[in-house]
Amino acid sequence: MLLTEGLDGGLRPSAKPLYLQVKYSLLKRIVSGEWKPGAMLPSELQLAKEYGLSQGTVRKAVAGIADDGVVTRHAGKGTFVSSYNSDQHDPTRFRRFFTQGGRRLVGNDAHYVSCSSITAPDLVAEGLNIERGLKVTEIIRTRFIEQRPVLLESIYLNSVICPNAEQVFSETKPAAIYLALEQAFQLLILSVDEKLVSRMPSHEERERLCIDKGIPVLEVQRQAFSLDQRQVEFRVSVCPGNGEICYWNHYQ
Amino acid sequence: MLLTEGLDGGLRPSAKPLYLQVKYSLLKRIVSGEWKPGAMLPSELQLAKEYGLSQGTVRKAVAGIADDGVVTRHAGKGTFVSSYNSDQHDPTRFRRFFTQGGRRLVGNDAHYVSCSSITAPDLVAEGLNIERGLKVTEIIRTRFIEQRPVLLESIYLNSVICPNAEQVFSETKPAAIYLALEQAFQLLILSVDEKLVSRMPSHEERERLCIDKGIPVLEVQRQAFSLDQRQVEFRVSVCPGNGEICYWNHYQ
DNA sequence: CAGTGGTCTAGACCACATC
DNA sequence: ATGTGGTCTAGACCACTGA
Repeated sequence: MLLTEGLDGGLRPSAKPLYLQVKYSLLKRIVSGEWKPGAMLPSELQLAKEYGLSQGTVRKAVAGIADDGVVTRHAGKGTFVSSYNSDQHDPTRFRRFFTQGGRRLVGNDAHYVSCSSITAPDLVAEGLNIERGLKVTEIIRTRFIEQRPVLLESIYLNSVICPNAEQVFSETKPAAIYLALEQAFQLLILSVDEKLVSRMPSHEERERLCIDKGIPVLEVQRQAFSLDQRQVEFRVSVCPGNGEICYWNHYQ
Repeated sequence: MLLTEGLDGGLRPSAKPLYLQVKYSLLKRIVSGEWKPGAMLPSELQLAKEYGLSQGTVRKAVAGIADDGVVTRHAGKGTFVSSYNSDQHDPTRFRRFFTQGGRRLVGNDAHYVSCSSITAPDLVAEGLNIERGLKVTEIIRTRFIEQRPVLLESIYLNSVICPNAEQVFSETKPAAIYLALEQAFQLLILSVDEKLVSRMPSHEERERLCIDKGIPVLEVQRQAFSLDQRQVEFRVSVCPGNGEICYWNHYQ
């Protein structure tokens, strides 16, 4: 099947570059579920034949979605849709909390405090970019370092995108939320937006995190975006400001 | 002048790819000062001739340093070494503090509190990765939003890399530190490493930032790296945790 | 106008993974 | 042995820039 006709190519002088059109075409096909997370894409030669283009042009398109983290490539093996359930997935990709000194990651195990369907409070509705008063799934968890609670997570999921998520999560209580979202709802989280503030903890937060009065907390508000750019998750993470844990960031 | 002989190419079977060798060769030449910030590199064809390679291979090398932010390219014009003093430089590149609501950037103007040469405290020596007891330049500044102080910056510069920086900065009191580092010391800052914690402010910080007792602060410790990966700057930024200002982060 | 980077092709060869 | 992605070449054409 030649797909070149669907592309905006050739005749018109200043159309978008072919490799970009192919890139977005491939993205669409992945979003549509044609290739699910973990599945192998056709080879460059096959895709080139399919689109009626040269291998080099298709290569540039695939390299683009690889840069975006949508697929990963392996010489000799092939090109695969990214998955949280694969060998080369980096579990620290969206985890920025480390110990101050040795930079040890906050433990992977999580204790589920609660898991229910609630009416979105204003902050959550804003964070998920939905109407006020809509239902959302709320998951509250704590995470530990050597049995000490160091992180309190409040996770909110858009119930339109993740129907009955409270059931899924309360039954399986998965440690990795994004892997669960991928497996239960075919949602691939690819980017996040975070906002950090310092504030005093509430009484409940002090209790859950076992922190003394007068100690502040670091709050991280995260919006997580899926492959198709939908706002799937809003998460508030709170960690004690006693110097044990901190948030690391590197960028250019 | 053919530079191919200097490359690890051709005969040995599993040498590094040529385009990577060219990339690092170009990086070296930029670090050495052969092309200063703002200067134009030779065209692809010239470089290809110089290295005795095809245009495509050199293109890939230049694209690599462009991805790293070392150079910027413009069709029809040429390839230029990145500079904080250029049209297309994004002044928000290393500035993550914005207002909570409208996401307005913290003002560009800064009030210089002090500027002197001091013996590095332990935290600073660690942050600059130098021996304890060495001299460093300390710059203390405050930044404002509508005349209200919202950010207290303590900036430390490695005196070996930036000799007599305290003079340079106390005389010109530049708003943009990295532009000044580029112009005074030919240092191009390309990446930073940051560590964020929540804590209570000191008495002095409370005064400088006009914050009430009981309000915590967000502290950002930054290590800044130059083109040649040297640790040039260590910076501690402190902002009040009253919800006015927060730290934004986006990543994949 | 000439020179720049950006796109696209067609083909060769390589290293690696799998059977 | 076959198929995969990765490198490299040589050349064509394009759009944009600035003299």
